[in-house]
Amino acid sequence: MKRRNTKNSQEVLEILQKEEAAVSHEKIMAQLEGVDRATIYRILNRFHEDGKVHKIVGDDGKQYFALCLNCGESKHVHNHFHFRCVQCNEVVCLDKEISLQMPEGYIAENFNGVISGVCKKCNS
Amino acid sequence: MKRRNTKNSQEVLEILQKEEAAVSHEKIMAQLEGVDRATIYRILNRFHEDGKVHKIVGDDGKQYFALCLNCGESKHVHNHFHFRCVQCNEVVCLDKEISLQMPEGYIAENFNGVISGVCKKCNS
DNA sequence: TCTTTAAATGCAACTATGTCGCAATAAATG
DNA sequence: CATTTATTGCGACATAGTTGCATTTAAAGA
Ligand SMILES: [Mn+2]
Ligand SMILES: [Mn+2]
Ligand SMILES: [Zn+2]
Ligand SMILES: [Zn+2]
Repeated sequence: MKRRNTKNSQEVLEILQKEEAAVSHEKIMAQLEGVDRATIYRILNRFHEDGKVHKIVGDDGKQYFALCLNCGESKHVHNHFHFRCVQCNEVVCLDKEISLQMPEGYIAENFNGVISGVCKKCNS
Repeated sequence: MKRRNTKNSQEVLEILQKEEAAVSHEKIMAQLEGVDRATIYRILNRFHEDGKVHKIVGDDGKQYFALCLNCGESKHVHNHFHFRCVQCNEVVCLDKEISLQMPEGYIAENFNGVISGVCKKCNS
């Protein structure tokens, strides 16, 4: 299925590029008035299918999306934690890559590590 | 707020004790026909407030509850990953405790690490 | 044991997040 | 410009979880 370059998907991409944190659907909605809810979800899911973004599920149960920066086309890993601030709701990457030994017979497909708490800004 | 020892909360506790995996609301519902949805949620949340159980949020966005075993009353840590099988939906603890250095100024309050994939049973 | 108190429950309504079907719109290609 | 089909808007739907309120019931006391 060939992708088309639409105003909406461009704008969502720009938002993702501008933000260095991982972005929620809600936050994108707020910056794109007039664009339908479902459309934004579809754009984000398309990006994810295409390997353009990571999808993180927070410990609030919500989805957050972040541009893939260090991911090659073939190997696509983001074994790092994210920090979610319970006050300002920012979700940032914690750079350190985690290597985790799986028990015999278990096949890991997705890594989803989230630490929540209070971020530097909100703390000080 | 003093807790009361009711048939329902006893039964939920028994289910949590019997299962070694982390349990979803859905799974408890299935084993306790006749008990209201909301009641089960409330019991689980009470257990969590009281520090009896861990609450894990899966990368499916759902909540899973597991009895606290190695948690003291005061120090209450469960810095370990959970593995969620995308086929059988079991959520098990991966024993190894993770120690993670927080960046300067960040206060960690909750650890939520989930690896999803295919478990040993479903794999073989 | 009877009475009192408030925690726990059932039920319905509600919120929130995300998905889907379908007709209308609009990129891309020639 | 005409054709094709990916994308969109809209409404409906699904699922997970929460909340208000009247009723029930565990627990403490008389
Ligand atoms: Mn990636
Ligand atoms: Mn614990
Ligand atoms: Zn913050
Ligand atoms: Zn399995």
